Amino acid sequence: MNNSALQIPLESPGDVAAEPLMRVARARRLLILQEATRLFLDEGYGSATTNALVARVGGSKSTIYSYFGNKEKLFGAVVDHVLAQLKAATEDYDPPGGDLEDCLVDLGMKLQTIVLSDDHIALARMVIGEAHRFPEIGEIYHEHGPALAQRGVVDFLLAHDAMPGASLEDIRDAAEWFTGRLIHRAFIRALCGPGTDADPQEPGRIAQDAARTFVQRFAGPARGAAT
Amino acid sequence: MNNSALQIPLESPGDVAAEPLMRVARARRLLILQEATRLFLDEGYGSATTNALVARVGGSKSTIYSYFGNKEKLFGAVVDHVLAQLKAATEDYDPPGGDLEDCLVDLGMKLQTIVLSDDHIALARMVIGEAHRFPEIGEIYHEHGPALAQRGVVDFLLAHDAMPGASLEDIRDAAEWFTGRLIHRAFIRALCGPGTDADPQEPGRIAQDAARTFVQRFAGPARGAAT
DNA sequence: TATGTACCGTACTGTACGGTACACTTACGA
DNA sequence: TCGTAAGTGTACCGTACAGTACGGTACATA
Repeated sequence: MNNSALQIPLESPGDVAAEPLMRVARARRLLILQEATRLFLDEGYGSATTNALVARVGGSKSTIYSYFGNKEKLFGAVVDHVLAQLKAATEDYDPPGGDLEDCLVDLGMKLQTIVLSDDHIALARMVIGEAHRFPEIGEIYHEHGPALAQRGVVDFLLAHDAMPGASLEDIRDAAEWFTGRLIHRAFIRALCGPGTDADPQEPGRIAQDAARTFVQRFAGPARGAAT
Repeated sequence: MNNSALQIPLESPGDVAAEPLMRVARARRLLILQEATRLFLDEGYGSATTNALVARVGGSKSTIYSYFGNKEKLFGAVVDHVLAQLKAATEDYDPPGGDLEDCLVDLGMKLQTIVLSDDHIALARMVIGEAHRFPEIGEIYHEHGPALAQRGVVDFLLAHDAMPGASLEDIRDAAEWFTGRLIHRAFIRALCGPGTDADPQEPGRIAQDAARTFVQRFAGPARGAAT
């Protein structure tokens, strides 16, 4: 799918020269982290070598090790870093006006854009592939990725009073219907590889279907259990 | 898509002793494949070493290399092997009688059981983690795993005439709703790690919800586009 | 001018692992 | 009983890689 939702500005070094060493050090550390992020996302944990990182960053391995200790800790820092960027991308989300369906379409597009971004796919692949070796990183990712997104949808439904009278559990279930329909197929597809380049209309179509169907069949005053 | 390098005869050893060398060779090959499968699923591709495989199988590395050539080809054979087993598990599926909702509950349980089985999760993790290095294995997995399951649900809906009058596209969309709701959250959760051991009632609850809601809101004669 | 900090460059160590070589053994069939 | 094919056991090779050692540089502060 597309990409670049997540390029890496994040605290530009600023005019470094004026300030003393500490500042320089921070900038150096940040640069290492950024390059490590790109490297890990491009190559995966196992294939990303510390020498390759040196080649990207310039400088020497000693510096990298003085900052991060070892490769595993560097990996942890990278995962944190990417998750923070993803989170930042969601936090300035400003839902549009309009009726519920329009809002859901917008939310759906936003969710797809983030979840299917190249960077997120690469991160998810890496984390999943290493979940056996780094179980706690799997937990962190899940909590700050999928679980967070799920809660976000629930909050959205609550904030829009999309299902008046429904219990919290029903709303949670409805949110799972919504995200499942929105994301599941394309996400798994993306995790498995680039695949045949899909219809660029697809995300829009799915967001529309998810929103319309949701409004028709889930939203509104609670229906009785009977058909 | 069925890949060249990855064919496996896959036949049970039979009564080996009676027959000459050829049979013994096949049995040997199968044993290696089975142990390799367990090893890869337990350790992941990168961490599974050929020496560890020798330690499990007994015998020598030479034999393994004479059968499989190298580690990558062995990996391919293992993926095929596991997929064949998963496929076999689906093929003798015999949907129960009863009304549509009961059938959907049963299908839902079956799907969850297979998709969330330890072996499948381990396979998916491995494939996803190595999708970067072995893109075609990612394709094979996707085609014989998720995509196959999706088509299975569509076929099921067609066979049960669950959505009379609906277009094929509508049925496909409905199938995505169904599998998304059924699988998405738990599958992602499982891929990320064992997590807090979930409510053992959960799969049943979700299958019930998926089936009931599906019947109420998707199945039956096509509804007009209007609310 | 002296000192401490951040960083550089490079050579090196230790080790793990995929893969190979090769001599030896076993079991069958003619 | 001999030839042959399958399999064994072990030692070994080449290489890739994480991590370390260490001498040197640039620069800011005191």
